[in-house]
Amino acid sequence: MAGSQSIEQLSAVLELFTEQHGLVTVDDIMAALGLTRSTGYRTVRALAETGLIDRVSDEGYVLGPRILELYRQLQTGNPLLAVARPLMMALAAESAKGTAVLLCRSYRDQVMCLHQEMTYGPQEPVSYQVGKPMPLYAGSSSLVVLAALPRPRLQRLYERDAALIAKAGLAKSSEEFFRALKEIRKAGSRVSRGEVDKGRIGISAPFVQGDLGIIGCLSIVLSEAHASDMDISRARLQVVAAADDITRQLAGGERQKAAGVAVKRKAQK
Amino acid sequence: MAGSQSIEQLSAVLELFTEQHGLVTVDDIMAALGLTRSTGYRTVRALAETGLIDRVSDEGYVLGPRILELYRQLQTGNPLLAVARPLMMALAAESAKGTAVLLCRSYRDQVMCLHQEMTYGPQEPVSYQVGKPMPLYAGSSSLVVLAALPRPRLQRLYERDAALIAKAGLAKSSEEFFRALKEIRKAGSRVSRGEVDKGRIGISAPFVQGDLGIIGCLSIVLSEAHASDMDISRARLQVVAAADDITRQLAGGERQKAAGVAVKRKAQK
DNA sequence: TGTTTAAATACCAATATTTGGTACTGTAAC
DNA sequence: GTTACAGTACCAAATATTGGTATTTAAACA
Repeated sequence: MAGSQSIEQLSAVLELFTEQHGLVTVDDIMAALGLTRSTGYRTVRALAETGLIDRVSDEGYVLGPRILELYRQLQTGNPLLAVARPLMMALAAESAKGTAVLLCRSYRDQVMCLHQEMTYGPQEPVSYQVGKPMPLYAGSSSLVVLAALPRPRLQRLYERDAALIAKAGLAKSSEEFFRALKEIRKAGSRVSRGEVDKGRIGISAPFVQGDLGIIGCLSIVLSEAHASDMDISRARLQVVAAADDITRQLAGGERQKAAGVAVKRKAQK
Repeated sequence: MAGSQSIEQLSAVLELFTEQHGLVTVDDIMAALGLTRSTGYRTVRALAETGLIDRVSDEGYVLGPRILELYRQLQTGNPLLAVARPLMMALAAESAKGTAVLLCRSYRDQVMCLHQEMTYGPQEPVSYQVGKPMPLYAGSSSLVVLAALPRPRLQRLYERDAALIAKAGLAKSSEEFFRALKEIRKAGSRVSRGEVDKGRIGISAPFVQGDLGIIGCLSIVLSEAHASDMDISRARLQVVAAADDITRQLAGGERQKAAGVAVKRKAQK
């Protein structure tokens, strides 16, 4: 049961809920998926019973409380977060006011922030918000993740996004692109100033999750106004150490696998 | 497409991910839903493609990044949150350090916190965490929500949960139960001390969402050590005013409905 | 390096679920 | 009271899902 087609359909319903358009009517759903009345209502009712969507008066449906419940289960049950959170809290505790610590990962040719730890006190905004997919080609977080992706995937990305990549000021040719990424890879970390948010400095280092192609990074985001060069290089050391720690712990957590061999399977396709 | 049965199945898969057991194997899923190998793998693959679940090395699957994306869309698109958040921020801004402001609602015979605003500074813990279903029979938030539920539903709840209700010290008989709730309803707010978290005082007031049976509440949670009686009565006034404001704004937001008639349809079933 | 074991996928006819037309109900507007 | 409309019930026809088995792939082993 629950064949792949119905799951796709369900996913299509959930996709109708966007940031701008949070309220979806049954008619919207029927129209978008090409369903008849009966089927439309039935689908919506079934979804509402699971709590994934939620009826709001006569106007339509919004995403439901079950989403929050799942969110919480992800927060508590996800091994990456379990490993990363204490490290992030430690980093935040050692950092100056107005600093943000971010955990991001690759997600569908984009980068998504999974978790943030903020130091006390007022914060300048950070565009990388939890759950918001961000472009791959700007910002220290995106770039270290990008640089860590396997070559064939980068190839495809460049072919598709050459224009975007040029526009982001990252590279004007395929050669330049690969060279730039190679340098980031070699450096093992990346600092960018005001690339995404004016007045912010991002400092990021990558990690790998398990034998699979899940690539992520840890970032420290400083306020440009208050950060000295020494602060930046200190943050860089910290973030690299913490990211390596994540890689190690995630690999170590995989049961018996005592040997440090790792990474055999091909990453993504 | 996406018939109700497949949606149930999908929901059943998501239910396997719990706080304690965040990592689920394909075998777990096949066993839990009684699927054969082929179907099990297919289902899992389809779900992974939507991003709802996410493969973590060889060990199995965890809830995936799509959950975070949906979480964010709920945060930005949900009209209740849109209305409540500014009010909550205002309340938090006016409150003493260590205060938490909570938005909760009824959810499947439980109460779930949808959002929190904390004042700056260290916080004693609050059990009502976002996305965590809480029992209906203790704590000011739960009780004001409970008291606002329609009578027939209360009847069924009492029949089912008489033992729980007695154990929570709420009522030893059906009469006492309804009388206690009636008083809460009449008071329009509720204060409870250390009922859920030691050292915390909860102050809650209910609101209704639209013509439907969605009942929620706004709560201010103070630290028992620092709150004077005056602080408490001030908070009570604030929380009642803000909750009423939510009710009003949610009703007003429903287009033309200029008349203040409202609430015709029966609440839940 | 070659062999064994296990995990995961491809395939396709049988099956069970989904589907959509119409008819029906209750509620709100007129 | 009547009309319009959102939402549901029903059931035979159509379709997607299912589950054996065979096959592929990759890791573990010797």
